[in-house]
Amino acid sequence: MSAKTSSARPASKVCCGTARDIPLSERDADDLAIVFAALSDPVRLRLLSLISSSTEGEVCACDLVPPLGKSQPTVSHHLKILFEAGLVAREKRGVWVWYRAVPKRLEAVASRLR
Amino acid sequence: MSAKTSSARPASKVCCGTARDIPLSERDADDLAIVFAALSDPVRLRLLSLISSSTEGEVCACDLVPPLGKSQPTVSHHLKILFEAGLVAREKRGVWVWYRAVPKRLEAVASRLR
DNA sequence: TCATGATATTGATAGTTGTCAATATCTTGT
DNA sequence: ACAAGATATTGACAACTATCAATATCATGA
Repeated sequence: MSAKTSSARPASKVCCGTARDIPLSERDADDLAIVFAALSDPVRLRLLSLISSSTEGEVCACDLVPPLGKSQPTVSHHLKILFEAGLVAREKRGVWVWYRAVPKRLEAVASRLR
Repeated sequence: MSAKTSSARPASKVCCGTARDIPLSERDADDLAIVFAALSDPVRLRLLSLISSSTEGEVCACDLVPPLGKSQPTVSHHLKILFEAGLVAREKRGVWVWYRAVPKRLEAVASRLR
């Protein structure tokens, strides 16, 4: 029960250190997980999509509430999470807050998936 | 309080329909969210990294438990989530189960981030 | 068949998260 | 200063999740 069968040889003691690179530090994993967690909610994905696909490149928060069918506080909460994950930027102009996507951030995340 | 200030004109009634494409259906958002949820845990990211970076292209589950510092049931649970999200494939050979990454799936997810 | 070891499942628990109603904060027009 | 409206915060609650110990399942060698 220690080594090879027909096809291969597992045995913890034998095949340790088969990884090519240092895989992913605990810290890096924690950081990455936060971004993916921000992307792991349907409402936030739709928010991000609405923002990214806007012709003007930015969207007023007031226009993000109606299409989602969620309360204003809920949308505000989700926007905050996207913001803190660096996925969107925001700018307050007068009473309104404008959100825009951060393509660089999205690109960086995508590249981590190979 | 309905329209433009210096910089722009929000007013829900005025600027509706500024989206370029149909943004992201509720169903698509749900599906995508599941994949990102699978990627939103540090342990799973490290698992995926360990599997992806292995020289042989596949890793025995028995070799995935020690480096993570988690119990065997916990690792098994995380592997199941990765599997169900389509991010890894598995093959049972004898007593052992071998895991390999699914690059196509990773690529597909990455492309959704533009 | 039996004992052994690898992996999966179950059950329980603590911590996290999405949601909304209520409320607070902040900005502008009057 | 005040009223109105946009956004954020708070508090509460239900649903979900990560984790482990215990246990079950399954394949192999003796």
